Amino acid sequence: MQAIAPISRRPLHEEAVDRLRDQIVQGRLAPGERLNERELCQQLGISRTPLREAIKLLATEGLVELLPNRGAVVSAVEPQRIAQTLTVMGTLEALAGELVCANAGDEEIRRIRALHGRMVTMHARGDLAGYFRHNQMIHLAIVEASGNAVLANTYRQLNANVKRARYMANLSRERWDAAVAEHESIMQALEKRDAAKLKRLLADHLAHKLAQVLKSLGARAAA
Amino acid sequence: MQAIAPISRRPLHEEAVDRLRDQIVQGRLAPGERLNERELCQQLGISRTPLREAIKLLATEGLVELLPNRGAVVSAVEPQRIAQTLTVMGTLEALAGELVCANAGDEEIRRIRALHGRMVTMHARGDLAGYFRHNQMIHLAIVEASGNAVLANTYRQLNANVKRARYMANLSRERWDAAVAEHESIMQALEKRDAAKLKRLLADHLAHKLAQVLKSLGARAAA
DNA sequence: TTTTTGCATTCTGCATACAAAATGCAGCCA
DNA sequence: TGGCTGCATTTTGTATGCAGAATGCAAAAA
Repeated sequence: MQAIAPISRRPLHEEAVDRLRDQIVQGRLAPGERLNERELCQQLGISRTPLREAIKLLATEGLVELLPNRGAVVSAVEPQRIAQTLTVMGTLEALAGELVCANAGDEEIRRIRALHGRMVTMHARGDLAGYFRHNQMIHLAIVEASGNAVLANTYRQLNANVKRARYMANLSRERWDAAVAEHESIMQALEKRDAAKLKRLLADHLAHKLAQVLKSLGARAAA
Repeated sequence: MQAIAPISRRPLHEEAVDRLRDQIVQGRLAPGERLNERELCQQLGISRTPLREAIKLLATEGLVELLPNRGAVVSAVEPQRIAQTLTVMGTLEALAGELVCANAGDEEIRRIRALHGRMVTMHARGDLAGYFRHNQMIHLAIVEASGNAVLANTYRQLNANVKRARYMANLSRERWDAAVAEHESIMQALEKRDAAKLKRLLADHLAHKLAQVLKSLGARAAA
């Protein structure tokens, strides 16, 4: 018997989470804006029950804040929080780097190299949006190649918050060039499976990203 | 005018999350067990709406698994997942250790020392439950003293999953003694604010914990 | 004119009702 | 006897209804 793809319908609350998250990350739902249930229900074409479930999930991701008896608002992008998040992500990526060197197959590393190549093309073209997209994919690919699913999940969750800041922060040409150069070093360490070097490079890369975002958001913050 | 404490009622779904989480962590809701909505509604004395919101949140914590159209089951305690989680927690605690040395006030460190003292007492008494409780408090206090709220949150979330395994895994006398000794070293490095040493000690401590839990659960796992 | 107070409206929080999917069992057929 | 099929029951997924809290406005009081 031939295996055929099973029919699958996603639960509405999942769909709603994804849609709302995109809206928030892209800034179409701005920080501080209230989430009016009636309105969103109409826009998404669903009822309040799955919508409310979705909002609760976004609250755990930190994208919205729940005000008792007053609904939910899109959470503010606080530079300090972004800084703290990037600090954690830096540590996680450094760990991922070590694990990748130890566990990842050559095939996976080749896939990452291919992504890197495309990202470099975007950079050469001056395609910022395409660059961001591939940059994201590379970092996600690294944490996924670590073979540690918990690590990958945790990273993804933290990432949603930071993405918003990336949308808001503007990238200087110098920083952009430097970031691409850093990525090239990262790729080389990855292909040599030089765990110690890779770990350091990834931690530094995230630290630079942190500095850039904070500078662009015009604020200093600890941790 | 004198400020008085505001009247506050917790939302039902929050209460439900806490209650269910406790039940799962303590094993009263066993891995693999189905969460029957009708039943749980009766037990908690609430309706399905807040209960379902709670279940969705527990799913993001990884304590339950959602089966489309078939409800939710308490997720299995897979040694590999525990291993992966402890690996991440080890890295996070190491980071926390560094930050604590840099940022924490003397008062906070004294508080942790006090907790440590009580934990040693529990150990001397052979009070395993009390030991676990204080052990938990110490580790949480360290990540909280880091001043990085995102780090603390992430750590807490991962912790819920591991707590279950700790309940199931039994601790040998030797490992128990060793763990207390490690804690003493940790305290000393903390009080000296020796970041590098503290970082290493915490990472090692979690690695040992990992080895112990895995051994006790009778399994090997990577990452 | 400014502040306060009461009321109408709107919104959220929770409960319940309805629809669709899954489960279990009995009967039927091989 | 063994397995499949169809129906009744149970359970989940979604929508809707109801009560209470918050908000805004207007009228009254200072």
